[in-house]
Amino acid sequence: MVPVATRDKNGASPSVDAVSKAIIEQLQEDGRRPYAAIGKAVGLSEAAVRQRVQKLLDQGVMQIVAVTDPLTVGFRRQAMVGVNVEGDTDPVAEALAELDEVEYVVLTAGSFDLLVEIVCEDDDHLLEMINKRIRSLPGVRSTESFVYLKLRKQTYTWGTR
Amino acid sequence: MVPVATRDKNGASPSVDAVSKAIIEQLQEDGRRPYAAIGKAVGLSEAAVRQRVQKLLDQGVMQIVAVTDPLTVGFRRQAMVGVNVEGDTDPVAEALAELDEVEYVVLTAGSFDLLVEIVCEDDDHLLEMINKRIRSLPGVRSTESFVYLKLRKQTYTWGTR
DNA sequence: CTGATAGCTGCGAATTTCATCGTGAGGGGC
DNA sequence: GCCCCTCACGATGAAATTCGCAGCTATCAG
Repeated sequence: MVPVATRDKNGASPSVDAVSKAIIEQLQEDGRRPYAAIGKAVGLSEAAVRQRVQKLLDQGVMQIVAVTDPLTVGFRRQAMVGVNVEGDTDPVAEALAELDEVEYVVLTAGSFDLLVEIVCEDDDHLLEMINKRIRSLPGVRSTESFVYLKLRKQTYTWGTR
Repeated sequence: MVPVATRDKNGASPSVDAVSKAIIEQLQEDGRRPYAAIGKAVGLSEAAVRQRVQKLLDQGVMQIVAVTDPLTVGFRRQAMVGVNVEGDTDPVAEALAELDEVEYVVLTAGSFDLLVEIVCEDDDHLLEMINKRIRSLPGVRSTESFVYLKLRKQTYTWGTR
């Protein structure tokens, strides 16, 4: 579950120096690349790379995972839902984050308070999510749905530029 | 770059059977899990797992990558941009997908034609992207931005339920 | 029946990972 | 200056994993 890195108390991000960024870039290209190959690329020994990677994982700065196009694994309907909330947005975000079908929750500035991405098996499932799980949450004032028609790009390679 | 699985001509997804889904679930928990451990979990030999994983990667069904919270690696501004298009949406989506700062492009049904997620270093960078790179694209009729305030959930574990 | 194909297992060799130890560069404290 | 402590790194050998390949079986078409 997880996600989202832990911050230290000043609100500053954990220190990620240039070398660690270079390591992250390597792993953004291929999450299974051997430590020795990464070391050669960034100028560190295998052991040093391994220790840094472990620390980045422990700190929650980075995760190494498989990602798929949901459509290919049987989820035929995806949608982004814009949500407007009455009062504090945090508890609503919290409640939404607990739903399995919800993959992504972000608090935003703009004409929606929250953006929520949901992944469903079919139209019935999607409809149920929106009506029964989202719109009926206390504090939710209104929602607007954007059903995905086609995914055109999906990358995880920030920093590789 | 890449992304998004290839489909066969009937529009059907490449076959991903239950065993491959189980393999994907294992790798969604830990992208570096050894093949032997995955094999034990799904009931296959190490070599068979390895062959299947390679095929899933080759087919583009799955990628194994490092993902980070952009904030921890120096990108302080993220936003979702809803775009409305004049005429065909495909060429606009294509043009947007080519921008480095654009991480996510999806064609949607609803009051936006496209949703685009962008990752920027700071406010100036964000402003430049929206005005100079997105709104000035031929075919873009209007945009609406949702600047991210806080990321609450981000998972990659579809199928693990 | 024959040949072709796809997917699996088993196995030995090559490579990678891992735990551990020794070293050297800071950073106080006195 | 000097000592001590910490931290990150490199080195090394043992253990674990990955890799390539050969062989087996089931399925399908002719």
